[in-house]
Amino acid sequence: MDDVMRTVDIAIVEDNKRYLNELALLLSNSPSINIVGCYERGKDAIEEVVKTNPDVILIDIDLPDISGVEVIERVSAHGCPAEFLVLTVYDDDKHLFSALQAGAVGYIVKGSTSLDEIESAIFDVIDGGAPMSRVIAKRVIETFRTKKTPQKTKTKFDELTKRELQILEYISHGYTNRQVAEKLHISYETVRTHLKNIYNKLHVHTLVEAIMLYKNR
Amino acid sequence: MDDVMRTVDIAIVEDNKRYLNELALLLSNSPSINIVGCYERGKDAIEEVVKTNPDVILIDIDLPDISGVEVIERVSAHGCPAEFLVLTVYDDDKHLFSALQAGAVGYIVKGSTSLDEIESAIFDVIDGGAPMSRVIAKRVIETFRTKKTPQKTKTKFDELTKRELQILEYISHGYTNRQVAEKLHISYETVRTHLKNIYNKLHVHTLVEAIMLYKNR
DNA sequence: AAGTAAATACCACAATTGGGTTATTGAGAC
DNA sequence: GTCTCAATAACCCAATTGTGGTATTTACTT
Repeated sequence: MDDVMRTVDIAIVEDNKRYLNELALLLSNSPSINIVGCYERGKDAIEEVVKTNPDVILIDIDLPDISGVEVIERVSAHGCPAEFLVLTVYDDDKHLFSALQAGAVGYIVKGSTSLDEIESAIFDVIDGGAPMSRVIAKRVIETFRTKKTPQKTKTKFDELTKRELQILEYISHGYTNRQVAEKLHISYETVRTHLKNIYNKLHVHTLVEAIMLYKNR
Repeated sequence: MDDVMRTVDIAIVEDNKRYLNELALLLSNSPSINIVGCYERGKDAIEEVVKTNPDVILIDIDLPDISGVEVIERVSAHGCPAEFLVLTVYDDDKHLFSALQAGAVGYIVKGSTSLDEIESAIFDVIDGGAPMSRVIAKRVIETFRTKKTPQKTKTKFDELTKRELQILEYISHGYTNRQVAEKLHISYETVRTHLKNIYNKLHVHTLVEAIMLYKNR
């Protein structure tokens, strides 16, 4: 119809120089793809990518300096409207879900995806799709069904006692330690004792950390 | 390699007799598909399908007697290990997500999917995939990311400046005020100033309250 | 009966956070 | 050329939180 002349501006963030060149070479051969930026480090990308304003950003999730997830978050936070397509060697739930939650729309496992498929994934993205393999899609909905906890592995929350969980629950509703004490009819110092034990079990040092873990458990 | 003789047992639950016949006809033509049951009503399916023990169940989500969602739930509850592939005319989030949550692995919109595609979707399922269109996949991960709060109504967060949101973002990752200052290369006191302004705008008095609002915004 | 885990409570001190106030700079708006 | 606002920064003081202890009671295990 009308997409004969449509071009897509893309940026690539990939620390492996060889792979980066390979990708850039292939994609630049496509008449409808316009590479507006290549970055080997996440930090560079965060600073530069907003200026070039690409439509799609191909990003390696395992960058040497900052995690790709953080790059996605920060670039999005910068108000960049680009869609993120994650390239990765990690075919595990942990990376998958943190990428999706950060805002990636697609997840491509390096080894098992041809360069051609990457190209078509880019077009998928601008067409409003979410390119990922069927198998990955399955994992996504699986988590969807079972609701919370994307990982079935270790959950430190098993170690927490009923009382400790209860206190986290109140804290997460915005109550201060003193207010929790009042609500539970125990002393302020007891609440603090529970909190100390919680911190030790979760390996955190502040309320906010504990709460964030709790809410994503 | 070895799938020459593999056959898939499937059941179909579909109230539209015409469509049911059409489907059954097509699928029975495939040498590797074996239709073990057809049901026009959800109630029948619940009672019968466990006995025939299909690998995949094609199910219309909008049945006249019981909702397809309920059928999925009850058949699964009966210990039937089948995978569910939802057929539907409803291309909206409400039906999509309730189907996924009930346990469907695939979601196929009737109008926009050919019978051939349905056949390959079935093979997708037994290969461990989750067949759905790219566009539907996009909607799934979209919800994934934003989690709760489907309404975008009133949000006090509009009042927050870019910097303020950025600070909340860091805080929500567990950084202390001092660490945020360092990350952003601004002074500790500036971070605190921003936080005070945030508190005023959000009408809260503690970090945890602010973060909880932020995370559910 | 002894041992253990959970819940309770208090003390003390350091660090961080909450709240008020003031002030400078630069970018856009009018 | 003001005016406003976002972003920056500092100071003070009170309150809360973070960290290290120690200690008692109850309930469940062995």
